[in-house]
Amino acid sequence: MSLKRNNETHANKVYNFLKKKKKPLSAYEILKELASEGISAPTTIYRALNKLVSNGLIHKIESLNAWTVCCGNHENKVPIFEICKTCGNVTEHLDINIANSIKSLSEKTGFLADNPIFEIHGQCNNCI
Amino acid sequence: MSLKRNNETHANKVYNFLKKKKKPLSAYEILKELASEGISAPTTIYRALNKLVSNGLIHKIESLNAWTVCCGNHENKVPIFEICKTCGNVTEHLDINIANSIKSLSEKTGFLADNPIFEIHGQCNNCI
DNA sequence: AAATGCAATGTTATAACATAACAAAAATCC
DNA sequence: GGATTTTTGTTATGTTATAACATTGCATTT
Repeated sequence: MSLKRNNETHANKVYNFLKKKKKPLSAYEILKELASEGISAPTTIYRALNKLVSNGLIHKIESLNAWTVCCGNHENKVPIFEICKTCGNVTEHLDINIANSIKSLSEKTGFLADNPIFEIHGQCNNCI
Repeated sequence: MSLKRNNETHANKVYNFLKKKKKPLSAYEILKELASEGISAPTTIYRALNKLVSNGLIHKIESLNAWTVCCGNHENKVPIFEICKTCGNVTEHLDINIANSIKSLSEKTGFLADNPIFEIHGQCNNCI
């Protein structure tokens, strides 16, 4: 009887869970739901989330204290999240204009950007 | 002997304190320093901060859990914060290009924006 | 095979951030 | 002055995140 660990890392479990849910979730929400998968401490969740963020697979939505799966390959674009105050829907957009605006601001100020956070709270067009 | 309360509201005290410090501070940092001014509970700090944010006098920097004084009149611009990972310096910029990019994204998606959060982590040109 | 190194994970505690709910005091309005 | 509104206080608790130490699992080296 093998005592070998199931091959799926906790980070993978978290990633697959977030992929299935399709919306941003807080660390504790994830923890609550993945307790049944052998993850019992917030530490483990945060480690997994930090790893997934470092690998570019998920984003943290700062103003929601939540994490969500990255929508795709950014290339030269910057992700920007629209967060509806009414229904809670969060949509990630990739916008080249904003990427260019950042670049020109960076050239003006000499700031070497590596981690942008763009979130807009408002109302989506279903709720207006 | 008047028992009348000092006329300065706690919100004003917090605002003047943040103005003097010229850098973002967390609620608890503010609390610690203004304890001597008769502010003894986090509740009071958060109320003051929320009021100052509502009045447009300060901004919350989401990724730092910190608040800082607004740099001026925005008019049609959007504030964007450059946050240096090395020295911790935080600079607010007002950028018309980004405001315009937001507006055109909004027109494309139908999203009614009312509260943008723009923060960029990186290195300032003194630390590169 | 045993030892080593590193990544992943566990455990426990605590730090840091924020809000809820009730009450009281102070200021303002009529 | 009384009513109303705003500000503040108190207490408790909820939410988010990290620190610090330890163990386990796996791959590589000896």
